[in-house]
Amino acid sequence: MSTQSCIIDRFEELAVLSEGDKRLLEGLEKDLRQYSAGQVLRSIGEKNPAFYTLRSGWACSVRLLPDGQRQILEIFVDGQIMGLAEVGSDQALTELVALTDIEACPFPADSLQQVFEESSLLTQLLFMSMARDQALLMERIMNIGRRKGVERLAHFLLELKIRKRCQEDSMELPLNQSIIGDALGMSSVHVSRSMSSLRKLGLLRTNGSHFSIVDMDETANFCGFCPKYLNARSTRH
Amino acid sequence: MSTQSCIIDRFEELAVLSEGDKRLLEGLEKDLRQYSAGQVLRSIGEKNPAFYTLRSGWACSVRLLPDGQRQILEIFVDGQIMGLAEVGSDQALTELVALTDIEACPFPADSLQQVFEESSLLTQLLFMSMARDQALLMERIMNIGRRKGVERLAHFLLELKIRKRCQEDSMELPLNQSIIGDALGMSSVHVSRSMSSLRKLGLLRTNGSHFSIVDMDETANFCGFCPKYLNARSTRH
DNA sequence: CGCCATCTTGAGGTCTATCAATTTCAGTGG
DNA sequence: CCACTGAAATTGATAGACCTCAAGATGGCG
Repeated sequence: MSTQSCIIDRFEELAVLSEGDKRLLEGLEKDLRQYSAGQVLRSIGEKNPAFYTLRSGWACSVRLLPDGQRQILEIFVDGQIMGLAEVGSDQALTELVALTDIEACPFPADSLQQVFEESSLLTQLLFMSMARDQALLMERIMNIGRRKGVERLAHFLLELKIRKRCQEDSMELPLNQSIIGDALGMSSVHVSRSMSSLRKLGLLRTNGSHFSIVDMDETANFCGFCPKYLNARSTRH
Repeated sequence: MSTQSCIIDRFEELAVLSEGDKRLLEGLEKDLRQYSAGQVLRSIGEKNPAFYTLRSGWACSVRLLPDGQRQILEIFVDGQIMGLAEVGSDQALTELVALTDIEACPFPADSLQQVFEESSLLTQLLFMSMARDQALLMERIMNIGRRKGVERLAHFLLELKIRKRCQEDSMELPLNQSIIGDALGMSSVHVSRSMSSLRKLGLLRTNGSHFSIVDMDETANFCGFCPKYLNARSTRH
């Protein structure tokens, strides 16, 4: 059975928490809130930005360009910490948006300071969380900078499947092609075409908002996917 | 006058360090080493990776694709901490390479643990350093994902000029066009063409390995550059 | 049934990669 | 002083990847 707190669950996979550590985390993470799809949790420029844990649903961090284009920087799934990197800065650089209805829990910015002072173990775990976020960003740079559309998309889907720890064949993807395009630096039209390419190649099957990857190894090979950067505890739970 | 330690210099711009903090840092950062251009400081897969401070010269973190293409993930200039995010993980995900002759100082991985335990101020500063790295990565994703070659290049040059705190008109750029291409996700040929486009537009002047941006504001406007993410202490020292 | 968002498909154009040839330029040695 | 060398930069031509616009198809939902 899981606790009330998704961050404790997540951290307990990585280390043994003392009762004091758990109390500290629980004290911080008690303000659970509901946000509906499309809602903005935190705007660009917000002063003294908080960070959030995401207990259920999907969210993302976004930036807008002057000409109206969007770039999605991170996709968040349940169990992740959102906006941790921006806590230290005086204002938020990205917008946090709910992509589905979500449950999330805001942490006031200065609670981080408290953790630093009271628990070096939790500090280390937060560091690791941030390091993983950074590894995801780097992998995305690889993806956008050096792979073509079809490969990019395949890589994206594989990453999400592993990050969601999805064991079943079929997985729900509650993101429309326009959002996928904004995440991968391509147009929604090209996402559509890349989808059908993958289908024609026999690597992908789709059904409404569900997809399944026919052969994980073959697809990983096709797009150069290597899960090491995800630091996954293992694919088979 | 500056101290022996570039990391102390850097941190002292952000906060007032106690004598204990300084001693702690000095104790860690005493193993200054020389590396020559092209040398690999740390390879992919290296176990229990260290991190480094860069006192002089240019370096980068790189990844190679199976087909031989390269993607440069980060460009480092003097004063930066390199590889901080990978300290927690069991193996290094990127290669650290000297782009010029450099002076750098390796920190053993477990020294981080010591900092966490002994100084919450230093912990916070390390967090901020990592957060800034992350902001750079996000801006690069914007750049690669949503801007075209000419704009990407202009943005890249502006960023470097500010990160180097260059006050003069002309700045040295010890990176060839092939490396710039690997950083921006484009071919070296296209870098060359983008360079001449910028020259023809009257935004850029080049002279050997030196460049100068004719009108910073106009160029910033041209490529959508906004220095906020650099968290610069100010452009005019 | 109609409405709306999303997805698909086609056509034409722009951006960028690749290949190859040429030029530039800083060394280097005669 | 000049020729030679090799790395880097430039330039042209061609092909491929991707975008944009626009029209149609699909599918959930009141």
